[in-house]
Amino acid sequence: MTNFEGMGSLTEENYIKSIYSLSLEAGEVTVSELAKKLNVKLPTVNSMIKKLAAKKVVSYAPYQGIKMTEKGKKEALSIIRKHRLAELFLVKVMGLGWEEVHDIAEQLEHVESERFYNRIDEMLGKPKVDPHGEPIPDVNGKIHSKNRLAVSQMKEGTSGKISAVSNDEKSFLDHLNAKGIQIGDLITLKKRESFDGSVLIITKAKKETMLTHQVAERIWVES
Amino acid sequence: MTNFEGMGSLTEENYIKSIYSLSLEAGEVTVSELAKKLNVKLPTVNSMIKKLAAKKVVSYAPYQGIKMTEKGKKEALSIIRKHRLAELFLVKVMGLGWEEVHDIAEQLEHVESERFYNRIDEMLGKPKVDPHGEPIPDVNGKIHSKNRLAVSQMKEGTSGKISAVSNDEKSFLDHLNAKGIQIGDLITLKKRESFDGSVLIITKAKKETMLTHQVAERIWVES
DNA sequence: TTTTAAAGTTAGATGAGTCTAACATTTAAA
DNA sequence: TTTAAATGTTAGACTCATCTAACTTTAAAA
Repeated sequence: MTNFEGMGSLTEENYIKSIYSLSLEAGEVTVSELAKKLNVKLPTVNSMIKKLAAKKVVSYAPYQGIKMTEKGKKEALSIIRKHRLAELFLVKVMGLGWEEVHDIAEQLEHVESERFYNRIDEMLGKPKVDPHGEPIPDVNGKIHSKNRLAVSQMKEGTSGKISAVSNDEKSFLDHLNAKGIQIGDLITLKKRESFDGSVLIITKAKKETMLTHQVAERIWVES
Repeated sequence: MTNFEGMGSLTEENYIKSIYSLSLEAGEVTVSELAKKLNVKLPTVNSMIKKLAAKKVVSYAPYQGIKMTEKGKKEALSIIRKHRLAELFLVKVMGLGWEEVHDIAEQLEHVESERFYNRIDEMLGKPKVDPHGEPIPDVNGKIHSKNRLAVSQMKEGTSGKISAVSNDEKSFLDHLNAKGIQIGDLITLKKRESFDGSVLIITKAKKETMLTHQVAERIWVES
């Protein structure tokens, strides 16, 4: 089965998505970061990067980092749009839980059909955020993102409404479900432990819960 | 009926689906029929058949035809179930036309998620037929199919209610749409031309329309 | 029944995406 | 500032799904 013009293979799409998300953290992406994220070896990434560079999706020079081009960003945002629309659709229309939609969306994001995604977009009322509070790029790849602050960065004694979590894997969301944490909840930061960065928060249900740094930096409040 | 363990690649799934549908016509499938259907050359089919035979999905001996095993049939029915559920979902829930769902379903049928398909099945009320009137296999691969008669086989002067069309490609369905033919319509066969097998029918809208043999043998009435 | 056409098979090549082993460069430590 | 560790690259091999070219078997025609 052939792929459409312009768009790459499934594998290429996965590289593009990963490069994009890593580049949000650091700007430049290294070959080893990418290899780790995609669960392949360094030479595999190396050869694929050359191919993507030839296609002008990334810019790259040996031993220098990998940088996305505008073309690459557009493709990445198109895939992310599809992924997030799919997740919201699975939750809102199909009644699945926010913790179980990631793996399905990971497959649906590769479906090639304007019609399919436009209908989803319409049915959901051209939504701005996915079930995890992450912004959904519009058809032109534009993201309307709000200012936000990681729980790990909140000042002691302050409160905030949870607006997003930046990880949609089941294990992470099961963890949040177990602690009764959801998008929209008002939480208060009671204490931060300086030696390990863990935080003690007071949840909506007035319960105290400890979050490790890795968890707290992936939960965001409006700011 | 599992999707995960022994399930093959996307390519294998497409072979299995094609072998199954060809075998419904003839029982035994030839290498060249399959090559034509999948749009690949003979040696490509030859080598893939060996692989599928090794996996006990088909039985095969050189120069003899290809025959599906029970295991192969089960896999085929699982894929067909997903394809038809997807088509009905796209029409009923997402409001797409019956002529535009095939290509999307062709992609969705490869989604691996029991959860996804069970929800679709539930939302649709465990449906028995897809938008083209074709039966949807249940989770165990069982098909509840009604007796039916091809329009090409109807006796002159008899009437029947259209129960299915056995081709879901856009070009074919656009053709039927243009003639105003839909599932559930009552039609009457006025005349059959013996030299080319074409038929003249009277549609629901009381209009006379000519159908070629190729079209008439793909439209079915209840019997 | 012999010959020819059609269908099927084998052998070997290709491109995509992956790997391991060996080598090169950059960065961090001693 | 030299050396060791980490990171990146090249070369060559493997699997999957495909191809073309050449050969074999079966079926159809003369």
